[in-house]
Amino acid sequence: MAETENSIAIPQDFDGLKAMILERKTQLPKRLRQVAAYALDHPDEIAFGTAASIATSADVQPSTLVRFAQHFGFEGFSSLQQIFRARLRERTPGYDERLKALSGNDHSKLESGSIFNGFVAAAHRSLDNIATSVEPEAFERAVNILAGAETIYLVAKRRSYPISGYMAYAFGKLKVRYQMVGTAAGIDDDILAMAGPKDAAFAVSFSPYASESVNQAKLLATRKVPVVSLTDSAFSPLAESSKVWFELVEADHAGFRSLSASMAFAMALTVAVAEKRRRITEERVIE
Amino acid sequence: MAETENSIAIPQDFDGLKAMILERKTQLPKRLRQVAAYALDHPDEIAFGTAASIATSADVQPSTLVRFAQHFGFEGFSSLQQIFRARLRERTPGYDERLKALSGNDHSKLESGSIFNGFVAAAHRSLDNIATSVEPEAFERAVNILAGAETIYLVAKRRSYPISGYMAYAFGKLKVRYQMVGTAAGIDDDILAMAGPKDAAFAVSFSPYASESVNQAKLLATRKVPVVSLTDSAFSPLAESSKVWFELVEADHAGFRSLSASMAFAMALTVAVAEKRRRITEERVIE
DNA sequence: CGAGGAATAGAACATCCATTCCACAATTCC
DNA sequence: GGAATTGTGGAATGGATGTTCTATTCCTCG
Repeated sequence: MAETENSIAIPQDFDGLKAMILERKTQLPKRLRQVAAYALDHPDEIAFGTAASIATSADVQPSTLVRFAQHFGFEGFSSLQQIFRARLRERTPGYDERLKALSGNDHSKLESGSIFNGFVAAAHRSLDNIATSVEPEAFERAVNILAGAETIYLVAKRRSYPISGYMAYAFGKLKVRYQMVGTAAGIDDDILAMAGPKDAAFAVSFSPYASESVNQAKLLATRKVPVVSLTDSAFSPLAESSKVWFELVEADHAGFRSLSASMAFAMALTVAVAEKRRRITEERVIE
Repeated sequence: MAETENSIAIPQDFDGLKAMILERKTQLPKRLRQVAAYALDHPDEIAFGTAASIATSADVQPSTLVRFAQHFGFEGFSSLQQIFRARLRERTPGYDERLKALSGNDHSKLESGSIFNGFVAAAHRSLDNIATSVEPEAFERAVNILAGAETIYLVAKRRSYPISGYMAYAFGKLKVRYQMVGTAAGIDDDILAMAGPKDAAFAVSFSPYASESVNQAKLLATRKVPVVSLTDSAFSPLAESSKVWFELVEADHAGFRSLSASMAFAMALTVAVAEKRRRITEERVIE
C-alpha cells in the first residue's frame, strides 16, 4: 500500500484537521465519511474515548478508525486522538491568535527573538488565567482586611521581592503606611514584633517557597495579624497561615515563570486598598 | 483492609474533589500528598495521561495513584480520572463567549472588581504594544553588549526598581555577575567608580525621570561604560547616554501605569543575555 | 454481466495498561 | 524499646487496547 499522504502536511491542530476533513469529505468512502461526521460532531468523545468505545458509538469497526486516521496522514488512531486532546487543553480564549500573531512577526528571525516572543506570550497567558482564577469575593475581602489595617507588612523574598517592591513604592505614593519585611538581614524579627491585630500583612511566595517568608507569615498569624497571601498552589504552606489567599499560576517560558499576572494583581490590590481607605476616611470626617 | 470511606460521599465533580483534597491534605501520608499536589497543579495531565505516565511525572509509583484514588473513595485510579475528564468536557464551548464573559465578568459587580479588571486589561494592552515597539535588531544589539560585559550594573529607582530587582534575582540564579546601583544611599558613587569599559549597564527610568538614575547613566557613559536603557519616550534624558535604548509605553489604569510589559522585557533580556553568555563560554572552551 | 480493485469487517496479535499483591520500611502506640 | 499498624515500592497478572492482517463484500467499469 502506498502512503496515502506524505506530500501534504499532516494537520497539527484541530482547526487544520477540521478544514482538511471538510475539504475532502465528499471524496471519502462511505464508512470513512461516517467517521468524519462523527468526529466533527462529537470531538469530546474522540478525545476521551477508546478506539473500541468510539467505534461502537459511531457504529463502525475499530479498524475503520485507524484507517481514517491514516487517510489523513497520521500514523494511527492514537496520534490523531492527540489533536482532539490538545484542543481541550488549550482552552484559553484568544490565546491561539495571539501566539500566531507573535510567531509571525520578525522577532523570530533573530537569535534572541524567540526568547523575547516566548516571554511576551507567557505573560499574555498568565493574564488570561488571572481573571478566572481570582475570585472577586476573595479579592474584596482581601481589600477590606488590608484597608482596615494601621500598618501593612509586606513579606516577600527572592522572585517575589519585586512585587512587594512595587507595592512599597505605590503605598508610599498613596500615603498608606507600610513596612517591608526582609530587606536588611537580622532586624526582621524586631519589625515583626511590632505587628499586632490592628495591622495586617501581605505575603507573596511561589514554589519553591522561601522558608523565611513562610515562617514569618506563620509568626504573624500566631500574633493575630490577619494575613493575605499570594501563592501558586493550594498546597502552599502560606495558605494555612492566611485569612485570604490567592492561587495564581504564572505561565512560564524556558522554565522562567512570568511575573506579569502577579504584578497586575499587586497593582490592583494596592490601588483598591488605597481607594477603600480614602472612602473610609471620608466617611469618618462626615460623621 | 477496611473501606477507607464509604460513610462520606465520594466527590462527584472536580470542585468537590478539590475541596476534599484540600480539607485532608494535612493528614495525608507523604506520597499521597505528593500526588495531591501534583493533581491540583496539573489537572490536564491527570485527565489525559495514563497512570504510568502520570506516575513518572509526579515521581511516584503507579500503585500510589491507585491508592490515592481509593483513599478518596473511588474504586480505582480510572474512576478518579473521570472527574478530571469531566472537568474539561464541561468548559469547552464558545471561544467568543468566554472572551465576552471575561470583560463582563462578575468582578465588575463588586466594588473593587473594576479596579482589578482595569489593571489586567492595562497589562494586556501593554503586552500587545511591546511586540511592535521593540525592534528585534536593537534587542539583539543590547543582548550582545550585556553578554560581553564583565559586570552588569543595574540602575533603577522608584517605580522601575522592581524591574532591576527581578533582574538581580535572575542574574544571580544564572550566575551572571551584576551590581545593583542605588540600594543603599551614599555608596553609589563608589560602586560606579569601579565600572569601566569592560563592563556594561542597564538603566530603567520612566517619566518623571528620577534625576539620580539619569545622572548615574550619564556618569557611566562618560566613563566609557556602554549603557542599555529602557524608557518611555524618545525624549528621555536617558536616551542620550545610551548605546541602545528602548521606548516602551506602558498602558495605564486610573493613572497607574502597568509594569507587565517592562517585566516581560526584562525577563527576556535577562535570559537572552545569559543564554548568549553560555554560548560564548562554550565556544571559548572548544577553541 | 462479470472481472478487477478498493473498501470493509472481524479475528488475531503484540503491547501496554490499571490493578493487585506482597515484602519491606516507617511510623505510631503501648 | 518493642509490637502493632500504616505506608510504600516494585514485581506479577489478567484484561483491555490499538493495530495489523486477511477473507469477504461492495462498487465500478469494460
